[in-house]
Amino acid sequence: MEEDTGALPRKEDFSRWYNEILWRAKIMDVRYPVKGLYVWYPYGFAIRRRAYGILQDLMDRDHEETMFPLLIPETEFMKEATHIKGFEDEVYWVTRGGKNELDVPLALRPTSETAIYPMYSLWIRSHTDLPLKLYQIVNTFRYETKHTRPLIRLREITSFKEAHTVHATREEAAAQVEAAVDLYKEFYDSLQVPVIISRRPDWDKFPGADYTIAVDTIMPDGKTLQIGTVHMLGDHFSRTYDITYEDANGEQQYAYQTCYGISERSIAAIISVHGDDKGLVLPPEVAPIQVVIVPIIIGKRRDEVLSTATALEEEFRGAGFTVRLDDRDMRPGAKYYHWEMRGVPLRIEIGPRDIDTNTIVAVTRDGQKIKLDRRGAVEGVFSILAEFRERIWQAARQAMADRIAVAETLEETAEAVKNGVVVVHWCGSQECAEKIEIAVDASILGSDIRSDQITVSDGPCVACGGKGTSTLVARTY
RNA sequence: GGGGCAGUAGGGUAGCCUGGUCCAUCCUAGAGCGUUUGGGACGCUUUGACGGCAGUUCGAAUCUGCCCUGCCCCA
Repeated sequence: MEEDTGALPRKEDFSRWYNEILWRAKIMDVRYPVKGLYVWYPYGFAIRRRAYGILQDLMDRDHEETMFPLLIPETEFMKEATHIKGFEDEVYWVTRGGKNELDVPLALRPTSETAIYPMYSLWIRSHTDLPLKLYQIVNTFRYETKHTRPLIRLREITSFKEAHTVHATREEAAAQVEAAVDLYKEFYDSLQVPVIISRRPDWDKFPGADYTIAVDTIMPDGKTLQIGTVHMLGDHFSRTYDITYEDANGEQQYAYQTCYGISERSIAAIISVHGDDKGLVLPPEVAPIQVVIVPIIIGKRRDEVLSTATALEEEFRGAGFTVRLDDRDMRPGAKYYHWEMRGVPLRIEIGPRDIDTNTIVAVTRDGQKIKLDRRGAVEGVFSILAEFRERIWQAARQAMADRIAVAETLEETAEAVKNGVVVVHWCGSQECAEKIEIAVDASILGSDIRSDQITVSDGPCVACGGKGTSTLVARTY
């Protein structure tokens, strides 16, 4: 079947919809013959590039970009006990070089703490070296045993943006955690992806961290997708890797650290949050093509239409839009479906009728049809796209609001969690968490909720009736 | 982690149990030519596959074993 013909599965049938849209919108080819590894089509990669460009611009405000090696010697990898425990079951090992067994096996990084921190130990001497804030965008490998899923659960994460910061004091590190949370919020705001931020329960925090703050969004099937995490590492790693600095009084001190990451799950979120039954819907900021011009070619006026369309294309390009003139030999309707599948925010139609009346027809991806005067059309498109952007933001926020419920009892929670995220009061004990998770067949996501779509409060724990506070319960990816 | 189902051309399928009659078939697929173009055009010509490795056999898409990959359900 050609990639963009025929109907997509309905979005309510989310699993099938997601699998099909990936290749029909030319995002990922899942046919690579290794489990859990997928190939970016150029179009999908162009979306990735734009989204990560936004992320890098945010990071570059006060981080520097770096690049560390993929291979980590076992001797370094095995130093931090808690960290090892969290990752050792899913590490790929390189044990041979050519025909020789390696003396020291090399891990393919599942994350880069143990690659970066030995170097930090060498780099950091003085309090004037701090704070140090670096990030890199790299691939990482995890031998996932659960069901793999493109962009969501991968054995090779191709686009892991990980930041690693070092600070003189615990307070500064804690402040950096907050700054990173704000930064991630800003990133997802700019993708029009609404998020819920919360602190993960202790048993679910990053291996080796004091605490973890996570950014989640809600998928169309009501399950949550973790699309960013920020970890307070305290001085665990600095004590293991001997990251010390000489303070102003000439004394050696252990440093405090944070790390935080975002992966291509951010792209899965864009696709899933905005997409509809016709295909992708891309925010203008990440759309590889923002404006597509479809000329309506009628036999004898062919040259006239094409030259007008070409002139229009130049005007849009001159105004800074990424624009494509689709002059392929196809029926116009077929082109409409093609570009709708790919999520192009705005389509311009220009034909003999428009030339005669000196107008053009603009249609937004969410179906608003606007007739514009040919003169000044390009300027008009700025506000059309701004309004489009606002509409998909509001639609996404509404979809999230519809997936959030408040419950007072386990029975209510069990029912409501089928639809999405449930806010309940929980006392914070692991015993009660287990009771809740078993009773409602879902997970405790986190507490200390930050979301302008959720009101938090204190109240009796749904499991034991003791003093509790608002906590998120959800089915998760 | 446990269980089940499946893999045939770019996509969708038949054939498999009962090995040969198979030059499979369909398409919104590709290539080419022509006519077309305001919401998925049409005609003609043509291209292309049995997931991999081994085994059984005169002969394997079909039977056997192992592997790889995908999907669904349960933990």
